[in-house]
Amino acid sequence: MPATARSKARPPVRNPERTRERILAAALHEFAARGFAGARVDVIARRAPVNKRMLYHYFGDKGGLFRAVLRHTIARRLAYVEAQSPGGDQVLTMPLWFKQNCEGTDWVRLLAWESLQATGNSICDEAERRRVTKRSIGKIRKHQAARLLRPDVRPEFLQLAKTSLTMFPLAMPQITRLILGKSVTDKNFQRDYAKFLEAISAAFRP
Amino acid sequence: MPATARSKARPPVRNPERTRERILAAALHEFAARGFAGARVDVIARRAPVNKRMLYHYFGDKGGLFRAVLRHTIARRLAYVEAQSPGGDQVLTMPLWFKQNCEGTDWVRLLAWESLQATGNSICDEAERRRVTKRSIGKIRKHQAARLLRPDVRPEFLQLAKTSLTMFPLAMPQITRLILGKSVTDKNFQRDYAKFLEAISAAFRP
DNA sequence: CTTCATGGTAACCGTGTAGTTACTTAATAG
DNA sequence: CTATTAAGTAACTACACGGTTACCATGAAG
Repeated sequence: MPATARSKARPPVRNPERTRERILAAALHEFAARGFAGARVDVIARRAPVNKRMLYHYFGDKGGLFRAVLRHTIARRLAYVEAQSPGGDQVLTMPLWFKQNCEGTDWVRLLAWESLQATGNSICDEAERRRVTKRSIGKIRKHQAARLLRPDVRPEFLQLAKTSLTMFPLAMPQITRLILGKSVTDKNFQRDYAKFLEAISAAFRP
Repeated sequence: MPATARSKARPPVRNPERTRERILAAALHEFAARGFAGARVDVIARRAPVNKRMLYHYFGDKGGLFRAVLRHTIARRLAYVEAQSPGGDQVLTMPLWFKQNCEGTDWVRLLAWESLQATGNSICDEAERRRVTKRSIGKIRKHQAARLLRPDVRPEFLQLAKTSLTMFPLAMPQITRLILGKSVTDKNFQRDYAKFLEAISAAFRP
């Protein structure tokens, strides 16, 4: 009966999928915390916990792992975004975006590291990301046509402003703390800032 | 007469001040481009150009150099900010702030790296920076009292929003490019975005 | 049972990089 | 002139860290 026990109750000793996931999760944590150059492969492996060799087995090298983490996280995020109520007003929901970013700080920080460290002009998964961005901007344009948003400014700038206001405080916690005296992890801050975003949304209405 | 020639026309062979400045300038460039972990001490030394040993002579170690660069740049920036017309309206001048940030991209990027990499809660030169921040917030409060700014939101949040909108696009050029399709160094973008900031300043008025 | 591809481990290695050593040369004071 | 201190150089080192070698284990296929 050991065979059945092994195959059913106890998860198999070999489990590639789980190992991959573990590595990705640990790597996301480390890269989000320290960036690519600051991250240590050994730390990721120890955190997984998984033998370092496996990391190279699955992802080639440190850069490959970083790209995989980026892709993985981006894919999850894009799916999440696309799943949102398609009719839901976009820019009017800055508080919502902000709250979502609060829950996925790793995502915000990873993006920030990527943007800062990016040399030249190559972005990971650029085509797909641009597609989703364009869709988002398209929605804004529709809202402008429907007079839900002020039509006298370019929708791209609205998108950029939305992104700035909902990401910056979380991406740069030290600067935020310097201004507010509070930590960005403080639930009071998160609630109050969301309310503030709600209040100044008026700027985007006609 | 060689003595007079040396002391007047030709700068002395030994020149500590110049060397220090050179190192700081080179280090600012490298740290702004690659962050602390990504920066290479040898690259800084070669760029100065100065013998690597001098770098340790003046600044102790890599961390000391980074802090010195930060302090130096912050000091210059704070002096610049304080020198600004004290009566000039603060928040209404988002376009101005943005343009100034456009000229000092290194400053913005350095700040971004610092904020991202900061572990825990220690900020370099925290006291002085907080002082200046408080002053800036105080100005906003005054403007609120004078009904130049809407008084129903906390001035700290206005400061944070101003900072987000004027720094984020420059600190994260890749994200900006993804949204706009243009490089942040594009003069057209800089002009148009400044106009946009002008337009949405209305959000902050009563 | 054997084979073979894949999942997994421990110990190791080469190199890039922060930091030093040992020394020379210039300025300055007594 | 001499002593002393600070500025400057080239060569070196220790070691952290990314990446590898050599090996074992598991399970599915024949």
